[in-house]
Amino acid sequence: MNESFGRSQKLKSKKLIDQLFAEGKNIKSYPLKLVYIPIANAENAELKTGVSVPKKLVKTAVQRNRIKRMMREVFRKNKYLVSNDLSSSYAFMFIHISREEMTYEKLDRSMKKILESFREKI
RNA sequence: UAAGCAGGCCGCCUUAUCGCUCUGACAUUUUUCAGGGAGGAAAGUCCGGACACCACAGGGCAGCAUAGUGGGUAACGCCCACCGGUCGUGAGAUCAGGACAAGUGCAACAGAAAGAAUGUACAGGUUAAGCUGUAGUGAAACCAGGUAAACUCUAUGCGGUGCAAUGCCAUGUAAACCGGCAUCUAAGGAUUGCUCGUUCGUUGCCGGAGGGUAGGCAGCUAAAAAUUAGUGGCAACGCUAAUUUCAGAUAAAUGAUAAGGAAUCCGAUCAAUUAUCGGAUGACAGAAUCCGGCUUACAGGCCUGCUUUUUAU
Repeated sequence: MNESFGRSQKLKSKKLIDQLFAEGKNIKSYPLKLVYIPIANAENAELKTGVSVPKKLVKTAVQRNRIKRMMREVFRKNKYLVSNDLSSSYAFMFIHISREEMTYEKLDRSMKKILESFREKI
């Protein structure tokens, strides 16, 4: 099982991100929220994923960095839930919607829930 | 030993598995291997530079900063030494520490009065007069009074914008740029606070080429570099030699999990030091062009020098 999370799988394009926030659909499972959108003309079926922590909720850069790292780690461990039987490309953005830093277990549970419900929708 | 003063340092460690980023090698698609990968403040963005672009024809005014003397430095509002004031028994701490003999302003309480004002009492004195002296209030009463983190003056320095600077490539095309021709003579633009002065000038056509867009590359990390030794200097710091190469991301790389060890605290066992067992804790905080400082935040720990009073040796 491929658990890597390299550059090609990350969400980099600013245009795509703007479009994502403008038109994307939500799935919520506290303390995480997923915004996603299908990518129109992609060659391979793949996921472009980013993580985000609002500055309003978490003040210091150290805490934001740590939360983002944990979110990436949790996604990396669980992405097999959706990536194996993917028909087209999607852009993902995970947003941390809590004021406090969560434990690894909580984030893990929340991530699994989100990915399963995403799988049911498509 | 106690209380205290000054300065410096560290900022948990090791291993395994999975993963991120940069560089190099094989390869040139994937994969694999080797090596590097946050801080003392990376922070606040408060000073000073390097570097880049814009403007350069200069003068005047305004504005801002600094303020004992000497030194250090690329430079500074930083640092060091000395002198002086204030505080402390002391080690030491602290000070915008130039000028009130240019002008203007301000001064609680007391006092007649804090500056064109002369009251009261006594003495002197006169044609006359606060004209002279003393008393009284106050820190200060004509004395070249005090006060400049009061205006001000003096001396010195200061062009502006900042790596989202700037250059190149790609995409791509309208209003902005340059040259030529015709036309117009007034508004306006530039000179990056203002002004004098200087300078450019409107519209149409043709040609060249440029502007905007965080897409990519360069700028981008080898330097006022670090370590060690010697040497000059009271010191800040300089010089010489040897060795080393030590982050370069861009929705933004250093993480996650597990095990073990060290430190501190709490509880239990023990008469007690020690020891054993169990549990908890690890701060402030994340490079974004790069340096030198300043300021602010910081769990816990270590080291060095010195002071004071008493005790012990």
